[in-house]
Amino acid sequence: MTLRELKQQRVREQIVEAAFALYAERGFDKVSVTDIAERAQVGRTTFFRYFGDKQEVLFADEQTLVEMFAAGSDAPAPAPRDLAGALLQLWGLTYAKRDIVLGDKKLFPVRQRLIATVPELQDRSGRKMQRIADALEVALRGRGADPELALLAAQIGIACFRVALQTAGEDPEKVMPTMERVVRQVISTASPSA
Amino acid sequence: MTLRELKQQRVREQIVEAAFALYAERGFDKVSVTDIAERAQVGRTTFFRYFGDKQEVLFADEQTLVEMFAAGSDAPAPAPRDLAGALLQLWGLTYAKRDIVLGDKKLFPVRQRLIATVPELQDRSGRKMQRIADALEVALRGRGADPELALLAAQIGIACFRVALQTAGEDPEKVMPTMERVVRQVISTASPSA
DNA sequence: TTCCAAGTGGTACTCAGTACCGTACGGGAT
DNA sequence: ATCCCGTACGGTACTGAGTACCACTTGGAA
Repeated sequence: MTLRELKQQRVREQIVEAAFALYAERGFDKVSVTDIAERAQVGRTTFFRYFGDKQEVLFADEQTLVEMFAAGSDAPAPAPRDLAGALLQLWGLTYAKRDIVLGDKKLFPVRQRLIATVPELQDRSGRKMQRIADALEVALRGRGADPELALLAAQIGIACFRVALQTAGEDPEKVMPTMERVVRQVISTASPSA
Repeated sequence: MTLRELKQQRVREQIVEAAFALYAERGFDKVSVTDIAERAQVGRTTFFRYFGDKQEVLFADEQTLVEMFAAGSDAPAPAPRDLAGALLQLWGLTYAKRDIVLGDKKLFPVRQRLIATVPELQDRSGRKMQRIADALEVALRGRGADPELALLAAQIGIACFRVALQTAGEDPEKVMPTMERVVRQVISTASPSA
């Protein structure tokens, strides 16, 4: 890795760190981009070169997650017809690698608290989910699932993830186990009459 | 209805109409609040008295939808244990009444096109879904569903709705039938192995 | 060392959203 | 019909997000 790239990575981390700290201290809308730039020792302009807006800093891990699912679709499938199994396996593969925020015991609760209190962040979090759903759909299709089913399964996977996040609270360790439990619950209760 | 309320309703409609027209003509971010206010023959300040922000005009029907679900929970439940049935029935009750935008053949496609192209609007649309999910959850619990299951079922209901919207395209007439088809598909395919 | 490309940060601008205030008007009182 | 009060209106002014532009610096290759 060249010196240039190293510097950039450092700047990126400084900004994320500064933003999370300030958001946690004062709340999302009591922090201006200028504040973040100052604490991160960068120009205001530079902030916007690294992150599209004030919110994006919090979701810096989105791209990573999406790529992980994409990579996961190359992994050998255990039971190609079992959608729930494939979904859980993909999730497990991705989750094991950990992403920046989700893997960080400090950052994760801060973000969850912020999302819980700020409507715009709920919106934004939803977009992230949607992008993950898209990646998931592609991954499932890559594993030979029926296209229409893949779309549906991906959306349901996200629905489970939402429930898991809501149930797990602020502990990132609990998310994956809860996710697994919820998926199994879906499978067993979806058709009580059918 | 008093004269005052009549005027307010008229102003509200003027703003919605102006906004949809301008958004359709120029695209969401090429339209300023001032533009909308001018075409609607109101002051800029007044716009913000009726709608919290530029996006909210597009989702003016959110509150109505939520209230419809709330009202629907009072209706007699056909098969209290059949979650899928309850979900479909609630949806049918709500959909039959029609909301402002969803029921309007003109407005619906415009909104769908805008949402498809503008990321922030996707976010916002997601929030609407989430609020509907919340209302749905409450409604399901009101019908005697297990609380944890109600949360899950509501989320899955929304997942189906997303799929239905995506599949139905721009024709509001197709949404409900597609929704029904998708829900049935979930029931029949969720557990191929179980 | 020299030169080019890429990153930086400052200035200046537009526009969203909020606060405040004087004015106008609907609606209930006499 | 008139008066009065509360509410809605619209204008002014402000903060802060996000963008465009530009001059300056610096890493890296020749």
